[in-house]
Amino acid sequence: MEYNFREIEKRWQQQWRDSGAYRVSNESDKPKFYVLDMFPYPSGAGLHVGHPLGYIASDIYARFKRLKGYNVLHPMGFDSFGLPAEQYALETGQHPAVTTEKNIARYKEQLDNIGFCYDWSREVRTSDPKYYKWTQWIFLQLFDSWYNRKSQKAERINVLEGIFEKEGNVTNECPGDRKLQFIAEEWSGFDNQRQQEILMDYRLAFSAFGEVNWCEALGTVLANDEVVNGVSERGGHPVVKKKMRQWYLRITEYADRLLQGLEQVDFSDSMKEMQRNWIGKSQGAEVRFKVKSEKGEVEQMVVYTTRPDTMFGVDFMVVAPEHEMVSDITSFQQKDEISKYLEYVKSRSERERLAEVKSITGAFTGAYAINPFDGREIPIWISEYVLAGYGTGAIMAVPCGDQRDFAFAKHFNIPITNIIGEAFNGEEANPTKDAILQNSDFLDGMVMRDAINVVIDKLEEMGIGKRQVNYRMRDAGFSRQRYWGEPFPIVYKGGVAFALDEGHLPVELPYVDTYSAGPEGEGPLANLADWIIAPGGGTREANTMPGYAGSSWYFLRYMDPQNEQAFADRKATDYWNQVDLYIGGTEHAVGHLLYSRLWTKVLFDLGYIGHEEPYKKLVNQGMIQGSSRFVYRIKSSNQFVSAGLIDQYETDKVHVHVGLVDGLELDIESFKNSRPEYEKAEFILEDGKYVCGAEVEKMSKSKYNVVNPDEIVERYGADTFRMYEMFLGPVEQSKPWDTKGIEGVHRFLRKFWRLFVDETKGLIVTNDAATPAELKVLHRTIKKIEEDTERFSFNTAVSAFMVCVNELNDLKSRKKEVLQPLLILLTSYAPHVSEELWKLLGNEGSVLDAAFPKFEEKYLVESSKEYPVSINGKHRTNINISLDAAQPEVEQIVVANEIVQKWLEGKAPKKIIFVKGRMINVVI
RNA sequence: GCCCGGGUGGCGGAAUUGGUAGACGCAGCAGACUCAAAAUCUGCCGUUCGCAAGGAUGUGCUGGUUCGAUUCCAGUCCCGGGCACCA
Repeated sequence: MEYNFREIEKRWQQQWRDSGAYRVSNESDKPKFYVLDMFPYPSGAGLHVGHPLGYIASDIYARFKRLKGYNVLHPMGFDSFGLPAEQYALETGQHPAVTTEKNIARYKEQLDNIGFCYDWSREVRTSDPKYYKWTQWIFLQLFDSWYNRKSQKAERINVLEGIFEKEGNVTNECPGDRKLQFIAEEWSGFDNQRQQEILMDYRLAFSAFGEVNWCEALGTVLANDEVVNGVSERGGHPVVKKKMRQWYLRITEYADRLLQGLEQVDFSDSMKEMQRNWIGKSQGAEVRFKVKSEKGEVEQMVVYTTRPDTMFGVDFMVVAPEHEMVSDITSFQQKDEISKYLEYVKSRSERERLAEVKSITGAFTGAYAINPFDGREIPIWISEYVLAGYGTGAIMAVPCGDQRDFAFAKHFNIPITNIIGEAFNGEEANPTKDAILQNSDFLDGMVMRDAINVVIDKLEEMGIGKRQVNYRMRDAGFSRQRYWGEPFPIVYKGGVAFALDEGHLPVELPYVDTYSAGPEGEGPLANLADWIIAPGGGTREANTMPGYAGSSWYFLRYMDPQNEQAFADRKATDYWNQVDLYIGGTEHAVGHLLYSRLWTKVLFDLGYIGHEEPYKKLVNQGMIQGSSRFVYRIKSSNQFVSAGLIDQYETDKVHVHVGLVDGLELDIESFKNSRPEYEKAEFILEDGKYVCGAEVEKMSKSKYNVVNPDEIVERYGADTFRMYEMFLGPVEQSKPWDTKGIEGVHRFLRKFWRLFVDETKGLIVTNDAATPAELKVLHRTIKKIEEDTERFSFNTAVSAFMVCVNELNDLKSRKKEVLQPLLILLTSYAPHVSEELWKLLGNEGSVLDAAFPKFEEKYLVESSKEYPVSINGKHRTNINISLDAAQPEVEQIVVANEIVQKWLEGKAPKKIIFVKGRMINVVI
């Protein structure tokens, strides 16, 4: 009986499906454990060998927890709305619903092939109306809420209306318009439209006319994180600013809580750091300066600074070119220069502005700000290095402390005031906070760090400034001018957006057969005349929600996926609670993770769920890179020369499909048949072989280095594939794929099989009692597998299995007492072969529900140790000494040792260092 | 430029608390079995000197701390990732 993995794996996969072995119940006496994978977007290309890395890791962990007695939720689903399907529809005319369905079927087939323990009865698809009904419903909760800064949480909008009726907005600053102020009487006096406009400026989901990243080529608006260096992340198309009516999520109100929440979760430091950077919290002050200008129309300007301690070092002001005060303060003399500069700024695309960060440009307005402390007149400039959207759009420039300000001052010959004495060398700015202030009036002699608060206190006392926290993060754009996404449950009447009644959900995505943009650049839905008019009157929102809408809450739906009364029953969300382990790639570091953390916090604030951080622990899997192969064609010929000989010729390096190469050796016949132009190719060989070049690159179709898991599973089996992916290295790390290396793991499984089964004799396991040596091997392995699995060190766990099997082979061990527990250990890594052998051993029930073996220290206790002995720190020999031996006894034994004697050359050792159970070092 | 990771054999990687560097596997070399091949098994396998015994050297580089450093500290170079006029 040989190890027929193909037959075994197919049979057990079928059996597990039929018996519902992976069904999970929401009712259980066992402790719960929730293991989640970032669900995939089902692309047309299917899975390559890099995709399942994280899925295998989470699957092993989920199975491990099940063996350890947990009720484990381990679901899978599909992020099935999104751009690529629509792009594909544009190109081929096939409806996204059709291609998506097809792709999902393919994905599921590929996933099942690898033997994952997903409870498919809980599958979710974001494009399913039964699912997106609740995406729309949550959107309505966001729409119906505002963030109460005093209670630090989301509250219903009608609470806010109540407050307005009593006291206006005097104690609740408007996040959408900071200048807006009204009292109760004024509120009652506003007409409904005005009231709705004001409420919109508070809502957590709100619409506004905003500058958005418009990508003409993709015909859509992109989120900030989808724009890289001024071009679209996908496709690299140019992106420009465009004013459009958009939906946004007021994530900025949650900036602080999103920041604080990071303290409670177990994410990698780099992941947390990325989120912190994205949020970009800074503390400082807003300072109002009096303005002296010809027209006298502007009395004050407001700047934001993190360094109020440098108030006496301010040599000029810079205002963003877009700032509204620019035209009001520009002097007659400077008018031409300013308008020339504004024209220049306008002519530059976002892309250029980002690309040329080094060049210094700007223009003087002719106006001055007055330093409130010493009355100095400070020239006001405009320059594109100050951004309209951050802080107040105006800065106070301190050239001795800020490098950009310094460069600007040098470039325009603005005199520089030094307030930090020797700390400033005149060559470059010094941003220190530790220097002693000079030339700073009442701050002289103070350390800058300490002066910050002194100045803010003074500003507040004088009534010309205040402490201010700023965030780099912007509110999240939530509209896409696209078809294949969730429709908004919103109807406009008289220009006012109204939420649809819950009873009207879901707003189903209507069928279309063309995908071109609407008349005003809105989504294709705008073209559906009979859909766009809502039944009760009014116009529907024609845009759709972005990709992250559905993925912001899917982990909750898995808990109760068929519920038609709620997104999930509170009992279910309370039972499953947080995701205990979330595995996925780093590419979602800021986008998805931040948005889903936001949604969770809002649902928590509104009382729908009992926890406010969705993911307790996050593990980021690394990428599996492709290992590309190259052939070398002699220039302008059809001759190919083996890699070792290319120095002798002028060659072009050409990618060759990895499937045509065994290790490095090219399969010449297959190569010739692969393409017509290679049919007549000639080869210059070395040692009778054609050796290819190799390089590690990203796995991609264009590089001909994509390896399909189906092929690997067909050749070696799912168990081998799973273990090999883990064996490659630490999950978090990126590493190249090497098909050749898989044979080692495959050999291991065959060896493992042969511990139990002989090809001719069949099962050869005995019921004899195990020897101490065998038990030692077993328990060392139990300990190692348990510890390594628990800390996600799957590669070393696979090694431990190999070591164990090698040792049992040496011991010729065939005993059930040893082999059966070992089988259970292997179950989470190689479930199929484990189940097969489990049954062969005559066990009832499935190995999936076996109990994880208990490690017992007593089998590992040793009485002596082969101590490594070093002379002056260099390892020279080993001496076997009893573990009971104490220092004096050990010293005696060591000094008497022949090899130690030789190194001592008759001298007495200066010192003998003895670490019990570890090592001995003789110092001469 | 700033912020995170990371540099260990031909390759993927191991060394969990400062204590035998290179576990495990791939590739390679030698051999056994076989008519042959596959499969399987055995041995060798960082570099270097040496017939060997045994030395020397070795975890990017330069120093430091220590009886002892891949591990800790300082500096430096390289690679990967993220952010980038954020006041």
